[in-house]
Amino acid sequence: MGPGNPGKARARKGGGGSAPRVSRSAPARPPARRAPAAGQVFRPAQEQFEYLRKGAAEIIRAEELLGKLERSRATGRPLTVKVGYDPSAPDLHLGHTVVLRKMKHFQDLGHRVVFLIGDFTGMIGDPTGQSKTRPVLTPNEVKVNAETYRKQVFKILDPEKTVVEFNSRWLGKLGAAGFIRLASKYTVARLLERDDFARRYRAGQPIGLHEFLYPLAQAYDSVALHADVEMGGTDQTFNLLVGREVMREYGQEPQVVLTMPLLEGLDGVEKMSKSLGNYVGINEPPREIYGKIMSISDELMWRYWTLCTDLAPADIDALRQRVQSGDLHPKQAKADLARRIVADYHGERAAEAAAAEFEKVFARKESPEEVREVRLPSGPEPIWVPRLLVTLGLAKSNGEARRLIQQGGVSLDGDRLSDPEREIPATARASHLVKVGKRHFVRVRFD
RNA sequence: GGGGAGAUUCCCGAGCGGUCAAAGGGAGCAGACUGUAAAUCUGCCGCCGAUGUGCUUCGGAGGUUCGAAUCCUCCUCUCCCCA
Repeated sequence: MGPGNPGKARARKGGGGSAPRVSRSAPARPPARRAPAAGQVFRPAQEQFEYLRKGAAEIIRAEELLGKLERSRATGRPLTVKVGYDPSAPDLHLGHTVVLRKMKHFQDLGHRVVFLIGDFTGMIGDPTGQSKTRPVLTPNEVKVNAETYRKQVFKILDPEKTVVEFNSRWLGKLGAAGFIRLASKYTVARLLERDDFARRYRAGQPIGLHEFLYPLAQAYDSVALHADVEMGGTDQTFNLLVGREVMREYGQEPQVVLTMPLLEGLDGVEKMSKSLGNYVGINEPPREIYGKIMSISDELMWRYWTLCTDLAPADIDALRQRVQSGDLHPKQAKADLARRIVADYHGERAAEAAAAEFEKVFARKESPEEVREVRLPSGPEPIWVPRLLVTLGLAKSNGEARRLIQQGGVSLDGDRLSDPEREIPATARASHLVKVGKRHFVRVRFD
């Protein structure tokens, strides 16, 4: 009983397409109050609701969402769905796509998504406990980052139904007095309910006063946008809820909060993040994405099926049944997953190629089709292999390179090296294939 | 404003004058086993063409000492208690 598949639910494939509409020149009044698209027809509220509920961690409150959907259908006015993004990390990974995918679902149903870049709140930095003061970005940096976002985000979102906004537009105008007024709408005790704050407070770790402003500013974004729904990862629950309270304080109908589960990173334990290095970037080469997906544990694979593909829950269950019964090898199921994910961001053809490549390199232990090639000047002096590895970026220091060799992790033209003192001549036109570990290949060529 | 505690290598966390490049755990890397899975086992895990009376690290700057992560002074940052 998977939810329906209204509209064209497939993610839009990269590249071309019309330029995204950007609201930089939008009028000062809230975009939410814009005239509804003429002739907008919505599906029955209950049906929409089922579709939106898929994969969601929590909907607060479900009946309010249903009500909003009903009203939207009755009035022909799409809901405004807001999601905030940090201006300084425009390198999207699979973790981000979980929410993006859900945003796309809203778009599939005809609703309006606001991709909000928190260029103002970026000055604060969401208090995550390990937060360090972030450098304040220049307007130009923000612009560049926003552009990078667009390039990536529209691999999933429909540009026609996406409004890109910047919260400095209203937060910047608020001023000290406005902020004090905003701050008066909430209490310290309530802010300390936030898990992260509570924990740090208890553990005797510092909490910057400005960090308290973050949830408030984010809440004010919802006021400014008249948001009907705000989404985020489950780690955002608190902030999103503050939005509800503050909207109420400003005399608005509170937004519905819809949270999506946090995707675990490749290690299967920590949430996916760039700083932990356990991520799959959507802009990575197909081969990398494919390989990384193949390296996740069998258990974790089901999480990825659920959160990173559009496959209906029932179909995923069926797949799992087949694996459990021995009908389907888990590696095969994982390969399908990897191929699908690559296809989402790079197209079917790239996915095919990545799969073929993977089999070639890892199952048949051959060298890959395309290898990063580095050219080095030739010379009469031979080059010491550890130094070569460092030059090629395959080791951080000579010492590390030595160790790699001693541990049998390095091979040259297919032969495993064992002597860390090994040198190779740097004769002109000579070319060697260097392999470190299981997956790092570089071809050196001496000019 | 007063009193107390603390800052150690990517993270947590021992060390409290030499035997400390610094215990232990985690992460990471390599190897074995595999399905480049997980689990497990083994090794490595500051730098240096290097097994050495070598170099740089224990918040920062000075000082005491033959010798300091360890002692003293000042500074910076953090936390707690009192006001």
